[in-house]
Amino acid sequence: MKKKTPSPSNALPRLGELELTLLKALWRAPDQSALDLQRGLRAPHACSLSTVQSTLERLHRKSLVQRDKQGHAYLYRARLARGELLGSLLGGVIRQLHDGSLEPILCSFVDFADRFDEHTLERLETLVQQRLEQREDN
Amino acid sequence: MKKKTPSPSNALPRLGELELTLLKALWRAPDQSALDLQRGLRAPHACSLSTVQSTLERLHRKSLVQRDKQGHAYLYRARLARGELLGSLLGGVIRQLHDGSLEPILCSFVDFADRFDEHTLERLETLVQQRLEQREDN
DNA sequence: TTGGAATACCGACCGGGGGTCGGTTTTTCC
DNA sequence: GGAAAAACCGACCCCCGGTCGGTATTCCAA
Repeated sequence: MKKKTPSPSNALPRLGELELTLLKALWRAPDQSALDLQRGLRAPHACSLSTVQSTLERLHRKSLVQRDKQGHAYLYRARLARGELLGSLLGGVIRQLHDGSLEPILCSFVDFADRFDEHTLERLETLVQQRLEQREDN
Repeated sequence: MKKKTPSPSNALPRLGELELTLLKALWRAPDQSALDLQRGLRAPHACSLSTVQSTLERLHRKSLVQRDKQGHAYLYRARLARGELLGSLLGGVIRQLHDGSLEPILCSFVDFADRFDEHTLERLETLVQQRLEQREDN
């Protein structure tokens, strides 16, 4: 019963299953055409070429893939490395729940790392240290 | 032109803006009624009591809030602490893009912390260290 | 040069989810 | 018992991801 534009605002791009699947395929092997990708889809994700194409079109609109025409077909590749996308998604989630202080977020993550397995926390420690040193160099 | 159930499968609960706003309000002060919450909404999120109620209903269906009737009104509170929800959302994102190794995830997070502001990385360092020491004590 | 295959492009539809209410029923409590 | 407060019901909107079929375009090879 209402329109009152609800949400232009903040949007972390929501990714569907097929979108993710295609991105993963492009990380595995860049510069694939729509047809390549469609052929590569297995059992649970199989769908028509058109579907793959429009999904790629959506990804392109969201600037998640780049494409260049090669002959008569587009070749696609991901614009962000897997880790970059991950970082941006994590950032999105964090920003959503952000409360002014980052403290709880850092705690949550340390917690997560500690719980994950025996070595993850040490690994995190190392990475943080490296980054701190690297900072001093500049 | 197609129905072919696409697969509900993996679902990390998607949260809308109002849902988030209400959750945050409940973290700030638990055991509020729908009316309390509606009254607490400020400028950009103001809406009718009905809207608040149905949003709470949705959150309840998703098991994100608990409620008990107190007199004639439900009192709501979040089922998960902020940090827990955060952890679960992070886990969801990570699982989606997970590739076998946690390494890129840790890197992404360190990256995120480093970029966020001048002090966050140091803060993270401190927390990791504390956690490591705390571990030795046990 | 032209025709057929490979592709892109266009528009349609479905289902689900978040948001938004108004109106009606139920509950409470005086 | 009756008024006020709250819950409940159902309707609607819009956006998005997924899904295609049909048509236009492009390209190469005969």
